[in-house]
Amino acid sequence: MTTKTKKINSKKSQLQTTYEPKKVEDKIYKTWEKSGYFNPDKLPDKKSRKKSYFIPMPPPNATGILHLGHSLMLAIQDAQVRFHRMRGEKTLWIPGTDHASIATQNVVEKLLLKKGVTKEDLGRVNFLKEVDKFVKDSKNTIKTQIKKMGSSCDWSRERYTLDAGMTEAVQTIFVNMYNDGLIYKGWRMVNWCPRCVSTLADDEVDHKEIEGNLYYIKYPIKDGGFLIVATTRPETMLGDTALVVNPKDKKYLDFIGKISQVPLTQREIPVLSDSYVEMEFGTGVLKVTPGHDPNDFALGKKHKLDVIDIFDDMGKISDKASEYHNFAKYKGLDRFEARKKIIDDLKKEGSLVKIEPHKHNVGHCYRCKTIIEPKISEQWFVSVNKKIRGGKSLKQKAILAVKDKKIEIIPEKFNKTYFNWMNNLHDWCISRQIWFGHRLPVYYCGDCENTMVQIKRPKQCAKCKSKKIKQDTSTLDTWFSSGLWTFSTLGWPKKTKDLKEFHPASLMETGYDIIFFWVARMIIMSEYALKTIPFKKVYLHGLVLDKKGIKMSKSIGNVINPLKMSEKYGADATRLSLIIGNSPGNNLKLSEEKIASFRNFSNKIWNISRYIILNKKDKKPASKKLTLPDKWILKKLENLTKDVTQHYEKIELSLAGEKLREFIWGDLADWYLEISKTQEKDVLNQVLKQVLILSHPLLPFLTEYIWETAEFKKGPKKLLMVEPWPAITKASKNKPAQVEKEFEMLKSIITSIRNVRAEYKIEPKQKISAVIYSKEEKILTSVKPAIEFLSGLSHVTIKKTGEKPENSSEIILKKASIYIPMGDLTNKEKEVERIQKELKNAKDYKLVIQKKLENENFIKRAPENIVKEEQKKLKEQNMLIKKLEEKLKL
RNA sequence: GGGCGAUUAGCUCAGUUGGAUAGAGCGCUUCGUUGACGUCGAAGAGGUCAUAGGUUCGAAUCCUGUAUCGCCCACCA
Repeated sequence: MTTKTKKINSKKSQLQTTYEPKKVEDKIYKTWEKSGYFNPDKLPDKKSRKKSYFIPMPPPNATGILHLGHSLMLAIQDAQVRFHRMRGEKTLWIPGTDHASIATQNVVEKLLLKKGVTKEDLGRVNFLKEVDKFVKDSKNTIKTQIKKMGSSCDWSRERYTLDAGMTEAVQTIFVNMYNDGLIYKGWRMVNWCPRCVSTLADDEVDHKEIEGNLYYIKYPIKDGGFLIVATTRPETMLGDTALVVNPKDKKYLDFIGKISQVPLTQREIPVLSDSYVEMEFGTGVLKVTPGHDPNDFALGKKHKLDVIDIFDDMGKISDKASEYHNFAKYKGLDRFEARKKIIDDLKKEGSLVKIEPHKHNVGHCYRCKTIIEPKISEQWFVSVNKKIRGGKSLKQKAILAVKDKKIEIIPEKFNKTYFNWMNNLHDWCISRQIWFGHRLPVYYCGDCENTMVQIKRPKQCAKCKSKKIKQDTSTLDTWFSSGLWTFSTLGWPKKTKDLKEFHPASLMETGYDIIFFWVARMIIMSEYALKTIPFKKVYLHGLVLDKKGIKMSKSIGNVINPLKMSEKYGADATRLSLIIGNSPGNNLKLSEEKIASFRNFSNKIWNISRYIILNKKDKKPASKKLTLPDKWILKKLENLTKDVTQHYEKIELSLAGEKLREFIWGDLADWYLEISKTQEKDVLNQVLKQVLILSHPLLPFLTEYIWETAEFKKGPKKLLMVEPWPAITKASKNKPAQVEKEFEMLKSIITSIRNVRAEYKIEPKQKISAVIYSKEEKILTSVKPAIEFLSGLSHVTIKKTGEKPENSSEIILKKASIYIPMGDLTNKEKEVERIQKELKNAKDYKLVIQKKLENENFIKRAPENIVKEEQKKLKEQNMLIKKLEEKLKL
């Protein structure tokens, strides 16, 4: 063994043949963190970083474990952040968590219930302590998970929607909006969740079709006769305050103005007329329950009807109403128990005419799936229609931001969705009866009931000087605080340096499912607070589904855990599997096999690098001495750089990833690296270096690890994550195209020889020889060893022209004829069959071209260059056919 | 009820402003222990681009209708 091989072998023992992400990822992440480069203030070459780039990370809910949707978001954002950082921009990515009031409170409530404790047992203060404890834990879990994915976010700026700064921001904007008359308190019909015991915003209600019944109930009329009413919710009859018919409905003309009695309670209600009533639906008679239906509420208002609230906050028949309105026997019953009981009683009384099955849409709480109860309640609202600065409402400002293209939504199709929703936007109910969240900065005087809206708790009533001050018990909708995320994370309401430097954000990347909840709210809030857009671009990703396209859920058992996948296949492979084959706004079907296939890819990159590192011998050729393959791979690399850069710019990460894979696996590994084995010198090192840079945004761990192993750079700024992005060169177009053509010829020679080998089942071990006649003799001779090596030839003879060797298989290419002496293997029949197949192919293709050229209009109207190209193709095809036919004659 | 989108190989998807015989990955078939890699390599099979029309010299790509699927929004009791 020579000294040289010994040296290689010792190095080799350090370089495993398989890449083991588990062993390197945590270490690499720590190196990054230690460098401080996640923080834009600590980036190298600070002075030259003029442009700033900012992404506020959508804060995951503080409820715990991250899922693949989060991994997807992290992968996309990290790729963007790394790309912009390497491009020399002052790049900031702020991480954080959202307190997610209802969601988190529900989770903690459930946990406590397992121990048999209710939140009421604990009381508000102690319950909140429990929540805080829970949140602290899950925040840490989240942080660890974000790091595991390789996210290069600035932890020194980490935020939480309930931290002191955020709270200040929330209170400030609340007070300002109140003073501007944009926030008001009022009695409205709201969506009430009896399980959460709280209001919900309109968009927090999921409408689902359920199989219900239509109950036909007889309402007696005082002067005799009766009306039959159809309803899906018989229990609400306890709160009926009128019957209404359509004035055009001849059947009921005589009843208008009469008095009816509500069955079971005998309460008297009028029979009115209103064109709102559909004559075709049910019996054409509508019972009006203004307390428990938004339409009935509107109708009730119009006809000045009483409102009877029959339920308490938990959705049970209320004590007060039941006694006052004569239905005490239902007191305390739950909504659905009451329904059963009432149906029974109606049957007994003979008032129930019939029951028909009926499908209808019912609102459900988006958090706990409980059926929503419309309810009249005094709540706080943000007015979206009140005109403010510039005579425009918040709604109008938010619409204009997108209409005027100040904000670009990717993919574009969501523009329509956005406008559609915005145009139909009603005032936003922002108060919740949840304990966990931002308390409203609203105080009441215990004596004179004066309302004071201010950040600090008043010491005494501003009016009557009373010291009995109570704070409003409601908390704010979670989205109210997350709506401020783009600027509250930067220190607003303080006029910070960060705010000046980074707002509006460069990109908001989030799921399309929260475009209304969040994206729209951020636009509204930023337009109000900062008079500007919150971000320049919105990129909306889709949902991550299982292999079959079904949503992942614990109950189905089809959940893929991103951490387990990263553990098993590497964070880089997991990231790639989420990015490649995915496009904005579309859902992604993911399987473990897909992740595994990208593990294979990272291993391939590792082994390519391993080979290059172990064979690194300072053997870069002088630029004048570049071989055809050298020039070709460099040209390919140049194209790749241009394409990939553009794809990153346009956030077309899937395309960037595919281009990289194509180059690395196809061009580099399968062709150039193999050919380099036949060359004294090569450009492998230089190509690898640039490939690592280009791939870093997508595969940060692996590329950084190889960068370090290959010792591409030494010194303090040696990390790949801050390596400058390569410039896109403007090379002349003609010459490189020539290089590509020549290399394509080389490839087709090699491929066709391999082809013949496969057809004749020539063992790879068995070396054969070949003769090539080509006008390109010179260039082919220059790559002779490559041809021999890659097609398994013992020897190849290359000449301009010559005799056809005896007993040989013949391959006719456009620019070369190849003869492989077959000796014993000669098989005339097979040879004829093969050539005939080729001939048929060639003729079919010729026909296609001919058809085009025979079309007069094509010649007349198609652009000249296209016509010329077709003519050239026809010529080539004719020659090929001629050669093949000649061969058949022999 | 209104709106949006999809339909390309067995599966998952690419396919820029219309321009070669429509591509990739996975899967499948055959072959292979070449000193980077079997988490690999070579060769191959596989598609009337949902459907019917239209525009065009030329359509997977643009327009219209139809079918199927999906999503979002919506106050018919």
